[in-house]
Amino acid sequence: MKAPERFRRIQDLLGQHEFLDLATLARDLKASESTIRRDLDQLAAKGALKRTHGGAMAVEHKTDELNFVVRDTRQADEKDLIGRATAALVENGMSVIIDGGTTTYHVAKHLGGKRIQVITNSLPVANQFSNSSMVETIMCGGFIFPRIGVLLGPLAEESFSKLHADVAIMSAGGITSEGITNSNNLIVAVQQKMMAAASRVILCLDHTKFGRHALSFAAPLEKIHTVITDKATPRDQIAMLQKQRIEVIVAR
Amino acid sequence: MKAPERFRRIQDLLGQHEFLDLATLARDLKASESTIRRDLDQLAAKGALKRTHGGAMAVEHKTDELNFVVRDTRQADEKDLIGRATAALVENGMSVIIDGGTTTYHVAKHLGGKRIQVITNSLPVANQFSNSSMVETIMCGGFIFPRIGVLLGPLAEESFSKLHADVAIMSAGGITSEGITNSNNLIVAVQQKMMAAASRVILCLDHTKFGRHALSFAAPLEKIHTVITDKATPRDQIAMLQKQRIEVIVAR
DNA sequence: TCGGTTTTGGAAGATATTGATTGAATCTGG
DNA sequence: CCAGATTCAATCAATATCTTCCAAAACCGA
Repeated sequence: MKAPERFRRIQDLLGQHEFLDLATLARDLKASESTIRRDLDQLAAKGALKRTHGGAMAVEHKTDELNFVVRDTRQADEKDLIGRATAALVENGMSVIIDGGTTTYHVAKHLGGKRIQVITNSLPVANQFSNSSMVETIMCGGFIFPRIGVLLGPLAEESFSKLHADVAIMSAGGITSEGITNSNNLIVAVQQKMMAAASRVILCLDHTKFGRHALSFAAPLEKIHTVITDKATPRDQIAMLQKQRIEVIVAR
Repeated sequence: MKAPERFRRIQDLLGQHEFLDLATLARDLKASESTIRRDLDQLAAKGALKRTHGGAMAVEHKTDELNFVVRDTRQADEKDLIGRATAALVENGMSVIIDGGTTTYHVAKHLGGKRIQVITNSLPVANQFSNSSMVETIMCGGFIFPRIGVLLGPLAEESFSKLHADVAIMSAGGITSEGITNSNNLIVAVQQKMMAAASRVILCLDHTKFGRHALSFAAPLEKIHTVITDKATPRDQIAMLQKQRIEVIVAR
């Protein structure tokens, strides 16, 4: 059996069973465990499934930055790891700009105990800190972009023009060697102001964003200082970033 | 059975039974108690359940951090009536400024179906509309005042200076014949801008606010066009307002 | 067919997970 | 409040899985 057929069979099986076992797959598809392992890694890199120890599991599709589910304890593992790793870079006394989007929201969840100043355009992030006495939170103005709960428009852009922060914690809909992109012109406009307002730009991306183009160009890679990603990210993509003198941290 | 599958099974079981027993889980999932213990600890760390001695229990969903506003039970029935009566004054196509505070939050809850533009400095109000396609919501900027979840400071005041609305729906900490007052200078400063930005000012007050003074003076009665209150409000207070040519609506 | 590339299977060492064991902490019925 | 029972956290050895590497096999274009 050839690789493309194995891929198809694996994905078919995932439709029936939520969890797949490596040993079982190797037997059913009459291939070695090494081969199946490689297959699963490739499919995981494409986002068709999620790797687990000793197998794979089905992935919920809407991995998009635009689809916001606050209470998602099931699939949120990688993003949570990215959130934790990113939060570790933030020290007491810093002022931090936090972008809207699901990945950056996970960063906010891990910033709870720190004594910092947060500047954001994201409602979910702001809610996260709304009761905290440790974190002083500033929101920009703007109109609410539904679903993600992010503030956009001239009021938002203007707010960030007036502020300065130590770091900006950003996300994106896609990243390639040409730069980062996002799905919406208004979002991109605010993101540009955010990055311009910060001394250091940290970009949080899960592996599904690599090699993807979204509609609007947000920034070239030169603007990015650090990228935090998960361990399913292809190596060549990481190498590409490092060649651009970007610090890459793989959350595990 | 691999770890992620156990996680899923445990969470599914939690949907059916409120409490789970360690020994039973170990038997049903065919894993040792050590393993199950570790699983439960991890799930508890993610917030998916709560650990108990000898097992685990389901965790109650807290939908919103701003419980002071959202889960407020003081005079909840009266506030709800006031909210309904106030919302009835708002017509499609209007632009509406909504103040922070528990009473005005009840107004927002009744504005759901209308095609309007909302301008607010309140996080709970903004959350209310953040998924609505009917209501276009604009937030001012500012820093978050904890607990109430309201945006204050120069950024907030500036935002309202630039906007105009048909009505402002306001609340207050106290009202007397001298005017309305509130507990905080920063809140009052924003409220003044809000009222200045609107053609008509509607004030929502439950009966406990009448005859009370709070720290900061917000506005004289001349600035108010309409007061919505509940039926427990003393007659003389209502008469006093009417004498100032203020329209008074008693919600019932 | 030939030479080069890709895919595959397997082995060795590194990592991660599991189950059992221990003394300590916690609970429960009197 | 105590004593016995249960449950816990910490640790360790055993097992399972992963990563990395290499050589053999399969594939492919000329």
